Amino acid sequence: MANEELAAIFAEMADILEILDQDRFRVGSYRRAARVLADTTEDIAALAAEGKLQKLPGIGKSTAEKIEEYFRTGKITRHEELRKQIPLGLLEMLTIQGMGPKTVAKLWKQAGITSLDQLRKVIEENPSKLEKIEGLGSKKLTQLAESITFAEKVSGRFRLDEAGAVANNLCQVVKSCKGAKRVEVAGSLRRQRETVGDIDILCEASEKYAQQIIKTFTEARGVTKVLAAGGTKGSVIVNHRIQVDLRVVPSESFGAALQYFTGSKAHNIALREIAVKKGLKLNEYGLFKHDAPDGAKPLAGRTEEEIYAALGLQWIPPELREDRGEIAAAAEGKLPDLIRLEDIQGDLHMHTTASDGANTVEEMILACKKLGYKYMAITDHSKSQIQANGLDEQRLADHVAEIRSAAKKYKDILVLAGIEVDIFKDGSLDFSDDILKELDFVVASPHTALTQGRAEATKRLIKAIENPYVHAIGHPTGRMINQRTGMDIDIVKIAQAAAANNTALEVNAHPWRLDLRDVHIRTAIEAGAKLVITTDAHSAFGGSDLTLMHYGVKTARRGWATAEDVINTYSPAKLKKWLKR
DNA sequence: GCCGTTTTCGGCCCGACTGTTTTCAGTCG
Repeated sequence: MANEELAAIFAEMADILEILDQDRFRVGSYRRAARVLADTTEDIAALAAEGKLQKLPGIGKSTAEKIEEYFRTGKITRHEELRKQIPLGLLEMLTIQGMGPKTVAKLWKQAGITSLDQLRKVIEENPSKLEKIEGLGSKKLTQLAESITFAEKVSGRFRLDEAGAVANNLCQVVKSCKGAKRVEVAGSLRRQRETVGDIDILCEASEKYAQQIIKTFTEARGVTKVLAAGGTKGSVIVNHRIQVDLRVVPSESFGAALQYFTGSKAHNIALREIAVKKGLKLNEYGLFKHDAPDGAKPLAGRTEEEIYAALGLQWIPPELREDRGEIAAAAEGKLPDLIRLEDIQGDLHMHTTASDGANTVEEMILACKKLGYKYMAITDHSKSQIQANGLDEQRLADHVAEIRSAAKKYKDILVLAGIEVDIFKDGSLDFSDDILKELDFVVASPHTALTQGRAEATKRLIKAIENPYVHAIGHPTGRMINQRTGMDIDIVKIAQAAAANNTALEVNAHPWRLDLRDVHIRTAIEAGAKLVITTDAHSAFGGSDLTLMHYGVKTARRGWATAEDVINTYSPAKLKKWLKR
C-alpha cells in the first residue's frame, strides 16, 4: 500500500538525518509527515495527481514534491541519497532500547560498528574495543546487550486482550499498596489502540508513599526485570515480554499526569503548542503560567476536564487523542457524541454447535438475554467452510427451523435466523439468492483469497454489498492482528457502495480482528455507511464469547462513531424496519 | 521542513531517569 510505503520512507529519512546529527526540526517534520501518511485513508496517489497533497496537515511544498516524485518514478531521490550516507545496518541498531542516534553514530564512527550482529559480537567477545568511546561504560554496554537479547525474543506490539490482562494484574498490586488512591491505566491501552507497545499505569498517592509503591510494583509477581526505579517512576519487564511503567503522582497533578501519560505523543505536542500560544505551559504536573516559578500552584491539574477546559477545549475522549483533527473539533465544541457499550441493543453475528460454535442455539439465546440484549442473530458458517463444519442447504433448513422454534419460547428477545455466508474471491456467495432471501439476517464475509490485490478485493466486496439479500459485510479485510495483514481495500469506494445499498459494514469486536479498523470506520462514516458491531462469538461465555463487545465499541469510538452510525444500537422496531429496507 | 487572527522569518513541547558527567548528554515517553 502506497501510504505505508511512503510513511516508511519518510520515517527512514528522519532516522538517517538524526544519525547524521542534522536539523532536529526537519527530522520532526519528516516524522510528522510519516505519521499523517500512515494514518490517512485518503488515496495519496489521487491527491498527488490532483496536486492536493498539501491539504494534509504536516505536508508542505517540499514533502509534496517528494511524494509526487515517488508516484512518478517509484522512488524519492533525496531518500536514495540519504541511504548512501550511512551503512544501512545502523537503522536496525536504532531500534534497540537505550540506543539512540547519538550512540549509533559513535559506534559507527569510532568503532566501525555497522550492524546489530557486529555490535552483539563485539560486546560479547571484545568489549575493550569500545572502552575508548566516550559515554559507553560497562553498565551501558550490559544494558545494550540485554536490550538486544530482549529484542530478539519479543515481537514489538501486543494485542489489547494480552496487554489488558497484564495491566489488570499489576493495577491490583498497586491498588493494594498503602497510600494508593486512584489507579488508572494510561497510554495506548487507555486509548484502546488496536495494539500496544507497553503498558502505562498511574497511581495517585502522596509523596511519602511513592517510594514504597514503586518498590512493591518492581517486586510484583511476574516481574522479570527492573529497568528503572526512581522516586516517582518505576519501569519493569513482565514475563520476559512486555514493559510496564508506573508513575506515582500527587492528587493535585493526577489529571495532568493522566492526560500526559495517555498521549498520544502527537496529541500532547499539539496541546502544549496551544498552551504556549496562550502564554501557558503544560506538563505532567499541571497547566501553569508560562513563567511560573518552580513550586507554583497550577491553574489546572487535578482532573483532565479542567485542563482541557482551561485550554478552551471540550474534554476529549482518550480514543480520539491521535492528532487526527480532534483538537480542532474540541475547540469548536463539535466532538462527536461517541457510541457507548450501553448503547448496544443486540449482537448480530454469532455461531452455535450447528457449525463451529461451542454452545447450542438455546444456550446462546440465554447468554444474550443475560447481557440484557433485545435482539440477536445466529449466523453459522456456510457450506464451503468445511473446516468450520459449514452448513449445506439441507442442514441450514433444519437449523433455521430449530432457531425459529427456540425463538418462540423467548418473547422478550428477538431471535433472528441468519447465516455467515462466504464471499468467494470473485464476489459471488456460497448460497443462492433463493436461500438467502428466506433468512432474517445475512452476514457475508471473506474467509479465503485474502491476499488478492486492492482493486480485485474492492470489486469483490462491492459485489457482495450490492446483493439485495446481504445485510452486512463481516470482517471486511480478513486481517488477524499480528498474524496476517488481510486485504488492502479501497474503503472510500466500499463505503460509498455500502451507503448506496444500505448494507452495513461490520466492526468485528474480537481483539484478534478489530476489522474494520479505526481509520476505516471513520472514512466509512464520512461516506455515509452504517456499521454493525458484533462479537462473532463462538461460545456463550468464557473465551471467544459475547462479552468481547466492548473491544468493538472502543474501536468504533476510535473511528468517531456515534450510536446513530451503528445499526445494533437501534430499538427492535427500528432494526426490523432497517432489515426490510 | 512546516507554519502563521501577534510572524512569510524565526520560531518549533517538556520532564524523569540513567550512566558517567564533576554539571550533563542521551534516551525515552
